[in-house]
Amino acid sequence: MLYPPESRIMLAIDCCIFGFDGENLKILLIKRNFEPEKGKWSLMGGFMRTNEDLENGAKRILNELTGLDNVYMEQLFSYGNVDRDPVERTVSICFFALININDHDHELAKSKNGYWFSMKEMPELIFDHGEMVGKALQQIQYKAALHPIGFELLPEKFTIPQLQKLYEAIYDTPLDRRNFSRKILSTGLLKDTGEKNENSSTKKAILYSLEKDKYEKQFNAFHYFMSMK
Amino acid sequence: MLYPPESRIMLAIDCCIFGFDGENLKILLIKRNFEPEKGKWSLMGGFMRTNEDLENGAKRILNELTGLDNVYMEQLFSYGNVDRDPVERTVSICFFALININDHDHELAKSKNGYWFSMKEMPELIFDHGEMVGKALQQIQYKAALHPIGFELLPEKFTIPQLQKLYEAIYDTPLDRRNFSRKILSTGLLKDTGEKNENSSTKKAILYSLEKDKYEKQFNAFHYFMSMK
DNA sequence: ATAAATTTGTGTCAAAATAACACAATTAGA
DNA sequence: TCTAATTGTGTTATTTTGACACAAATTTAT
Repeated sequence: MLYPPESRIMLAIDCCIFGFDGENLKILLIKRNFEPEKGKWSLMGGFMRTNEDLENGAKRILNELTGLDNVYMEQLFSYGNVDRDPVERTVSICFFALININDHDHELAKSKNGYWFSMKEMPELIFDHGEMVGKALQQIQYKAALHPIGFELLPEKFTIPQLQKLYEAIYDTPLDRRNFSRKILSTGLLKDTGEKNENSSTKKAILYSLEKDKYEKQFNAFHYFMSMK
Repeated sequence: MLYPPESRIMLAIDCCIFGFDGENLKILLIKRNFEPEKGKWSLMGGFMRTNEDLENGAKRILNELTGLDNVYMEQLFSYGNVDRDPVERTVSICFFALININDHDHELAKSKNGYWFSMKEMPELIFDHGEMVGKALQQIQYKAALHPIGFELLPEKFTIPQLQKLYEAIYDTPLDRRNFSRKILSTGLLKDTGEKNENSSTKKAILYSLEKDKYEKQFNAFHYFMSMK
């Protein structure tokens, strides 16, 4: 038994891939060398296969561009306006991923025409991909205020000033060093590694790592990393 | 030009419809008199049509069961595990709706086998519909803590004690009357209508309505209706 | 008619969190 | 060794929260 055939349609997956270079929040876009909209900028995407779950499809597409596995990903929203794709009716399920920008396969990304853009220098994107990025950023702002997802964008070991710059980039707002430090440390999620940041030009900052146990246990607790005023 | 045909699949829309009866948060479910899973409980759903946007499909399906238009709806999440539907691979886009429980077409709902359940007495649901309801409730808890969506579940004019009972139902926790009142009034969203609640048994409570202007302007601001501890 | 019980509205106060701010320590380089 | 930049930590006033008490309104029981 099958359902009647009339409503079968194309299903795509698109992926907002975010990284952080120490100063700016960045997004990985591709310059399309294929139709439709060849030559324009878009998110990495692809069609969903009939034999894979949604998350697996998203992971596959992320891996095709970055070579990465085991990355923080979240399903964001589905886009299905009748005329969003000029070729034919296509519904796209959008995911976002947070990766350590130094950790992916640069050659692979380059071979697929992938380039990183600061959020503020993002070019115009095809279809409704611009809308997707906007919603993804909003979702990250929501989530990062309450849950420790920012760490996904940093190396294993990081300093508090690095973390602060990340939060300032996410919210596009300056934060008070002292209050930020107090707040982050009060979560109890950071472990002093005993090491210091060697490539700092002046005073070397303490390198912290995540307390994995607490991180996983407390992930769904609220943390108030930002005051959300 | 069309895309290659291999990945066209069935697209469904399912709808978590929430209401509030003054004491409990409730959900509208249907007892299926059609296959598959005839005789079991499920969310209201249907297949997406090729000529409608996702939101319109969701509105259509909500309207089929309740007769309502202009209702607060949000797209929640898409479900697409390969084997979630035993008939054939189907991806379902889940929406949730918040309605005034007294305001819908009871006859219509009854004719479709629709029944209201308290969240705590909810029967087992088909497929992954139970998961959908769980996620919808979580999303409402998140959103209602920061944005004024609770009002969507109440009549035009409502009292603060009514609103408090709603929040207590959403979070399944008792709240302090005095602190709740202070917090809600401090948002500036409530307008004293000058009327009082006639069907109260003892002291009559002030009936408030929403300040429409402020409501719309401030909707995307954070309000902290709950402290989220 | 009066008292008792229930519900509503508002006020107080101590504790906690936040925002604004200052100073000392470390390091590279002049 | 002096300067400039950056990091770590402490202080204080203000705001917000959480816990709690009392007075007013209204129905029901006596």
